[in-house]
Amino acid sequence: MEEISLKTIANRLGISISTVSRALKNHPDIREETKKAVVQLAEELEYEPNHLAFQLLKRKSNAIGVIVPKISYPLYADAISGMEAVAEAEGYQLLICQSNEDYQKEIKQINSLIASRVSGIILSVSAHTTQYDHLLRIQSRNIPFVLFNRDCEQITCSKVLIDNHKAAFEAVRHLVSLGKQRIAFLGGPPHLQISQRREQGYRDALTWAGLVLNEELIQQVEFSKEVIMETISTLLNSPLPPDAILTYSDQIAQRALVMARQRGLRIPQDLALIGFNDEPVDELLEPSLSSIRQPAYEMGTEAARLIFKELNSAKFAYEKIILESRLMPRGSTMG
Amino acid sequence: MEEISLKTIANRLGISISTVSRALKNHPDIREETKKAVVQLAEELEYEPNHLAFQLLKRKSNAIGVIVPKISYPLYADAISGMEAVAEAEGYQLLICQSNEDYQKEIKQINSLIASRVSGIILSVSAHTTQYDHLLRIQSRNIPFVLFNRDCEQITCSKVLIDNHKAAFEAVRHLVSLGKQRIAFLGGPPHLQISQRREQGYRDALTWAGLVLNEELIQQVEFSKEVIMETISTLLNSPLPPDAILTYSDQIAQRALVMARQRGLRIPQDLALIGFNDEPVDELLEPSLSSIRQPAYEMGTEAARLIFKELNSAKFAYEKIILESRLMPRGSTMG
DNA sequence: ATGAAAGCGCTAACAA
DNA sequence: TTGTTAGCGCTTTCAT
Repeated sequence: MEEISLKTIANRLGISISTVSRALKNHPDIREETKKAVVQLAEELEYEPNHLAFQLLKRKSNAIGVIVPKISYPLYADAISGMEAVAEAEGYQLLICQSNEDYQKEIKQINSLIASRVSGIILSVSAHTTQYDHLLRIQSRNIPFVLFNRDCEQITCSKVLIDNHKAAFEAVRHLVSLGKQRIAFLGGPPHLQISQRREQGYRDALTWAGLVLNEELIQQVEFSKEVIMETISTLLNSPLPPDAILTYSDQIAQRALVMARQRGLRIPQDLALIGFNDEPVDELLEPSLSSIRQPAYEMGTEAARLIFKELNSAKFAYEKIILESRLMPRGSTMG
Repeated sequence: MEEISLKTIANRLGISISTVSRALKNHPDIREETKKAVVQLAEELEYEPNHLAFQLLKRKSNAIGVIVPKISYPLYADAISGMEAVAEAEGYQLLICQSNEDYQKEIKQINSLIASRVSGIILSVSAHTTQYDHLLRIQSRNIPFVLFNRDCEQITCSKVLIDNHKAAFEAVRHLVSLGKQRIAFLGGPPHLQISQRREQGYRDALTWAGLVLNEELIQQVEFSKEVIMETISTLLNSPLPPDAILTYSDQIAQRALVMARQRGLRIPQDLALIGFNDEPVDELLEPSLSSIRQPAYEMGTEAARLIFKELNSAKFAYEKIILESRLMPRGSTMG
């Protein structure tokens, strides 16, 4: 029950290992006859080339490391599918890791990926990442590195993002066009720059619309169901509650929708809602949830493409790709 | 900007590679003085042992291959988190693949995992897997192999499952206890044995309850939104529509709930609904969706545990672990 | 206490 | 057209 290697085939056929190697790669120098024999025996023995040996020889693994906060978020699941498509075409595998929004885990995973000699790393920072030494370490080792979705402005590298400021701005403009005056913003984890960008877009849009900025209507929440519900509760209970809410994520908006419904608020007349990410369930809710769609799959393909571009070119300039997002208006804004 | 290897350190210190290797592993034979010098230089140069070389030597990678239909299904995302926890504790990495319900892709991924010399493979078959040669190939190579969630009865190996027959049976019993008489079953892809088991549980429960089995009320659907909607439509349009539906998955039940609501049916009075998987969004729907909860995370930990058990014991007997599922009654059955 | 050498499976430059 | 050899980075006998 031993492993089948080139040696096995060579011995069985009474030829040299290199001839077998060449035959299997369809090298032009090899006689057709020999080729046939080798290929046939290889199939018979179910020979599978040993990637490990090849990788050792080439001093790199054929794997791209991917670190995302959670693979179950539809955005990341879709992005990973996109990366997979590109990686597969290049003969690469994905080493997928979840940081679970944990900074320490993110560091450990990066170290592990470096030790595994991955050919590149694609990352969305965790909600609790505020220091970036571990990211610099990737770069100091000359490992191609791409940030996507969640940016770190302090890090200079290739990036695949959407224009979060613009997306939030346009969401607010939509709410304003519906006559909303007291528009709240429920932001994500405060350290996340993506959340800050969205908040700034929201602020600038209010100013643009000539509405007052009310700091009580601006809140940040971590990814805990309890915190989210409590914050929404406070907001809806306030003496002058909002007539619309833009949220950092669908997760928050969905919960707000349910809580507003339970309080007997009419959506969107009493309270309009817009989320981020356009998750599939948005259209199943009652009413359906308006949301900002991001090209998640394409983010994945672009990120992977940048890795390979960096991998294959001697001198490489960082690229920043900004993809288009789009507001999907549904029942929660269009009565 | 070259890679630091044992050789680099050995040359710099004027000693042999094997001495460096031993010093770094704290071998008792090595003089303290030498050890100190080696360790210090290694740290200074940020030496990282090359896993690839080690793995080649040991003829196996420290990775467990995982193949699931889709990582975005909450069940699989949770299971993967469970596997990750166990793998990390053992110093292993997960190589996560999605078959996307594609039989050919499943085959390719298995071949690729074998070529990568993974230490074990954990798998849930795709919806279109009807032949199992590729699974047998894993076993013929003596690679520890665990099936989870979606079983293949033809394959003898370690398994982590729930009792799908029982789960469906109890769901129907719940519907019967509510006075439902025309209970439909919307099964998953027909080839999936997990779907067949659930259907059998449904059938047996009807018989047990003394209700007539109406074949028109039993349908199978693939994972396409269009097919699902069409099938539900046909069911609801029939002259004698069902007063309850048990579905293979939440995905189907969620859609049925929305469609029934749009037709003005009262849920659960006119139509009760129960899905499978207890996805987080179930409780956000209006009404909330009753569903069967499976211990997804635990499925993952158990599956990984079985891999390591098989990996670490010379002679190993297959284990079949049946975990408990639980019906979560919500608004779609408990008016 | 340390070194030399073999070998894991593979590729590629060089020989024949 | 095929074989020989060296080497990728590491561990591990076997010498010294």
